Amino acid sequence: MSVRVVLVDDHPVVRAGLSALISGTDDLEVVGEAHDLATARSVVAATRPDVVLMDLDLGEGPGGAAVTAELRALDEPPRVLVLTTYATEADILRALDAGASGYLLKDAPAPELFAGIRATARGETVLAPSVAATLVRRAASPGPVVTEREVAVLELLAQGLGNREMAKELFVSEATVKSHLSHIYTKLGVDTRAGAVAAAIERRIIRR
Amino acid sequence: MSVRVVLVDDHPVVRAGLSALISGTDDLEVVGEAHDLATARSVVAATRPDVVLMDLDLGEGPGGAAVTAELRALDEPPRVLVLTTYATEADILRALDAGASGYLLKDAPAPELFAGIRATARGETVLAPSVAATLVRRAASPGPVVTEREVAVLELLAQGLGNREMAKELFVSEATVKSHLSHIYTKLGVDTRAGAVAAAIERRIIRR
DNA sequence: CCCGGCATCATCCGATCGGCTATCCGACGG
DNA sequence: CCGTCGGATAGCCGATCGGATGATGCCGGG
Repeated sequence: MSVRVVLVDDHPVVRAGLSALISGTDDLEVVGEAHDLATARSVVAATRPDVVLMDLDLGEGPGGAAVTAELRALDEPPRVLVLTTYATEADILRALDAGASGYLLKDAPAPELFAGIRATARGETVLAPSVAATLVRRAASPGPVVTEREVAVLELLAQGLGNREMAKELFVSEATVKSHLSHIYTKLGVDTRAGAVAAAIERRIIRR
Repeated sequence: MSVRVVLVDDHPVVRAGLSALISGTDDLEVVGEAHDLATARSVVAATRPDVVLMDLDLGEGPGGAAVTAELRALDEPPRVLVLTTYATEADILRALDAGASGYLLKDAPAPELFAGIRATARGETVLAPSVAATLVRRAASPGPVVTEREVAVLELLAQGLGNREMAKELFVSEATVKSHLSHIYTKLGVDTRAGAVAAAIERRIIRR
């Protein structure tokens, strides 16, 4: 009774690698692969896997978090184990919020990956050490944490948008954007837009 | 007489994937793997491969470009084919400057990858279409490169300094700072300070 | 020898930003 | 039921920015 796994990753090389690694075990089995949302939907529906290994960066189209959310909305949803390269606070929160059961990094050694898949199949939550650290830091610090909305502002800010443009993009008024910015400055300990972008990238709140 | 290949990538998954893919051919052969500079050095010395498949982002420590440069400095250097995820202009230039014979992206289909390895072994130069396009675009335009002074401004800018403060720091007038900023905006294709910081970090003009 | 790129500086002015104060609302928890 | 928090909104005002325009001096390549 092996654990049935579906791979979702836009890189053929990575899918082949995971396939090769997993085929070397006797209790894990790859039953399907997908490179985008549409394919993932149909493959999961057809194969009903125990665990979906999900990359967050799928190139064009919806990202892994969106795919995760959609898969988790199914009747008997598969457990989703995120396996990706980056781990900004925003990435992690978005993925877990979408219903992922775990979050591992691609530089994990194979045995750890296997253990993670098995644990996920059993319903446990697995987190890479650095991801756990990020979550702990976030939980432990009584300190200021940027809110979801503020992250959105930061992402637009990094694209060089002005307040008016951000407001339009976020469907709020310019006053609201300024309010968010003020909070961001306080929380990041800066007092300019440029400084906020640098600090946000530094702390991996956003990525480039 | 098969082509002997060494893999350099910090992700076990990717190495396994490439290994699996390459073992499916009858004229290519993986003779070694490495995940960092030190390992790459000894593995290449021991196996003397025809081609090294090089990832640029090796996590901690020296990047793939540095490893490439070091390998190319050997007596009978192997040809190096870069195989990576991202392809910013800076990445490409650094890699080619370090002596890489080609630059492919990880989302390339397997047959293309195999063809690239064979071509590299023959001494040809292989470039992914998007990489070629980037180089062409650059060659076509007498490309703007940020000057030393402009980099200095960018670094201060990323610290959130205002024009007056930058001027004081650089021992120039505020007008000069503004002049530099204007040039920076033009060269980076942005029109705000925040955008300039993001673009500069993205292109690795400044480091965080 | 002249041109172009780089660095420097100046002035002007409209647009934008940043800081401040204040209000309102829904959600969550004590 | 009340306090707190995230989020949205408003107005005000001085400081700053961004763009336009123009000028000077130096240096290196054609």
